[in-house]
Amino acid sequence: MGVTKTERYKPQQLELSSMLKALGHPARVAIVEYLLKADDCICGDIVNELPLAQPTVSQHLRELKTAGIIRGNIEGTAICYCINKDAIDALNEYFRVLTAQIHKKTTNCC
Amino acid sequence: MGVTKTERYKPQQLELSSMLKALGHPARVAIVEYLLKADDCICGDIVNELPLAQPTVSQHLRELKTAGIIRGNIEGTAICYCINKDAIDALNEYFRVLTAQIHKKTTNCC
DNA sequence: CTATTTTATCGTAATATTGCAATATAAGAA
DNA sequence: TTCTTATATTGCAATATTACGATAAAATAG
Repeated sequence: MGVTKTERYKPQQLELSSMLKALGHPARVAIVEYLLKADDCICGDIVNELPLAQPTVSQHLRELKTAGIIRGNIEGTAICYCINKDAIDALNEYFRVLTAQIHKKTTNCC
Repeated sequence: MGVTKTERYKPQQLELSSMLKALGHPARVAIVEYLLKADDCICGDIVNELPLAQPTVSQHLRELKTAGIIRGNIEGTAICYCINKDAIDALNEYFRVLTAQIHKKTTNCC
């Protein structure tokens, strides 16, 4: 069906998987990594950095934005995109706790 | 087209996005969280824990396994699934570094 | 051997994603 | 105003994902 029954899961799981899904494409990982490395965040040249056509990049940017991973500010003619610190912090915290809990476990058969 | 041109990205970005994509579905987040909380990892009852039919769960498990997020060991009639510590460690490390780098940045317009 | 149990695979329908050409929109420059 | 530049939206084709019923496969129990 291609349709996820969202009402079957915890809000926390839906929120998390939505952010991870947004990062689940190499182009979108590349966008985040480029935004990180760019000095200022006037980012009119994201398109030139990626091996994709402009509409495709625009679409990926929208997905990252919808998931809350990045933010966009209008700066005259261009648009300034940058990473949403809070979202990355939340992901970092999730994996930090997950890792800690895994390492606490004694029974691990695999 | 629905087809990602993988040769256009860095191996690191492909590897990472593949793992994140695997976790980009609430059912698969739920599976990982259940594996974490289960005492031993003889996990024949994952199906009962999820609001999905058995073939669907089996499919999700395979995707997690293919991405390296979980491992599966045959235990007689049942199969023992558990989290692949190394994969979660790698994700944790990625977000740890990403977070650190973001907080180091002074120029953040959004 | 024949159940039974557990998990995987097949087949299929519904929907989502990816990518791009064409076009639209928005804002400043001339 | 018209031109240019930057980004978004539309429309579409190719492919992928999600979900499940039916069935297969693999191991043990009787």
